[in-house]
Amino acid sequence: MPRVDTKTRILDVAEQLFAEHGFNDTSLRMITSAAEVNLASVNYHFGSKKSLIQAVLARYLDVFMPNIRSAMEQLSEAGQPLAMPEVMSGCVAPLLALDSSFERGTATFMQLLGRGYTEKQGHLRRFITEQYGDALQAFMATVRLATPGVPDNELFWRLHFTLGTIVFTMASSTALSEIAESDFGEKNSMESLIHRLVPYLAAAMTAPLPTVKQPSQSAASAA
Amino acid sequence: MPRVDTKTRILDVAEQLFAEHGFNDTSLRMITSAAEVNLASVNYHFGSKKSLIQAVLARYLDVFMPNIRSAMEQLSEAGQPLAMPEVMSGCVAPLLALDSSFERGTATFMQLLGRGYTEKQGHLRRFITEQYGDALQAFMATVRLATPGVPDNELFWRLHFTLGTIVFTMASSTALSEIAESDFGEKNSMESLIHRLVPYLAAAMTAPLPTVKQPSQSAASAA
DNA sequence: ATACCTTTTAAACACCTGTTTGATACTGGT
DNA sequence: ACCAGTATCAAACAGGTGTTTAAAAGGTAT
Repeated sequence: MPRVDTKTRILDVAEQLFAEHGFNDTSLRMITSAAEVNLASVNYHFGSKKSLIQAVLARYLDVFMPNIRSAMEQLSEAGQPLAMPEVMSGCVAPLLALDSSFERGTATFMQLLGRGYTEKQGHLRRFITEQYGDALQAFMATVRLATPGVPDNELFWRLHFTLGTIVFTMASSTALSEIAESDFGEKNSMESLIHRLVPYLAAAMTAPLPTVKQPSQSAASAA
Repeated sequence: MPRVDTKTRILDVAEQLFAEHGFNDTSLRMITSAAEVNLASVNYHFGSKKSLIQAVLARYLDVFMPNIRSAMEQLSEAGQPLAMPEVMSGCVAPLLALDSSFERGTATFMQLLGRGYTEKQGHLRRFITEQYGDALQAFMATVRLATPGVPDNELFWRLHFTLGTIVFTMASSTALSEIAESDFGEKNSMESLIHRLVPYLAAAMTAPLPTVKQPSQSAASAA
């Protein structure tokens, strides 16, 4: 008789393996054998592997998304001129708060997010935007306030650049931390990594606009 | 009778499919059927799928790496104070030069690099560092010159942040370009994307240092 | 034409994947 | 004690993977 629910047993093991190896490279047999449950129990309790992936992320998103939404709305409603570092700090707090709800919560969640973004998981993006769209919009609106003078299309790209940085860093954070530890003898927590990321990204988001290489001027003059 | 070598036929089709779907999600059967060659010919000509992946990248790296090496060494030997945007421009030129050697060369190469980095392909990283280590070191040395005041460990992380941004952006560039086109009506070439990236990353690399949140145990020497 | 080496081919190999089946055990309510 | 309803289990399923085999074909120089 297992000490806890088979269902949460599967979730606990799955989230750990997903974070470490990615979704595609974690087979159901890896999960069930590590969790010491029957292979069929995954399909019984969750229906499919896709649904299991969503369930693993939902445990975190249900905590994280409402938090970040209220944080963003609070920043927006303050009305005063908003700086990018403030917005990022507003994101960091809900992120680190996950550690009080889950063991190794922040690290695991960020790695899972990274996996979801780098691996082609169309259903995941749909699931997140449908389920937590309001929080995402609140975030985007706040960023918009903190980046005046940056055109919408430029902001679009910078947001994705930023997302790429975060997600990629988190997905490979364990490997990079090991290298950093052996090269510089520094032990990197997820928290210290985040604090390293904030000024880097804040500077990037508010960087001077690129010298316009748009086809508008060159195309007209040539012909 | 095929118009060209079966070997280069496989390479041409493989690089296209690898760039689009990633290495793991492109099966040998997808490649051979698209190239209209026999399944076994991949293993006959390349030995294994791993070697095929390496061969696909080697075609580009053999052109790109010497170029970027000489560009970096030229920048370093100039001796004068070096700014980060100059270094990045020095990288952009060899990148865009690929379009004269290959059809859609820049885009394909960057996407392949992205795939290699996001997907867990240990053999690829080994292959690149072993085969083109000299060019990589030249690059790192030049970056080091352009970022005075940034400690080694901080620079390590910023380089990986930057690499993550590039690689992630390129890997998902087609999808993002489509969104940008439908949302803003702008057509994005790989070149315009690169020029958008340069000021963003240059600002990030030279951002003010984070307020030290280092753990207490970090009594290591400030080299 | 013979011999020899290279290339192509269809088929099978062994293994892994997510999912389904049907039988068995357990559980709580009447 | 009986009988749902729930949960677990071993086994098989259908399909996909990279790789290997052994035979056939092609090309070339003697």
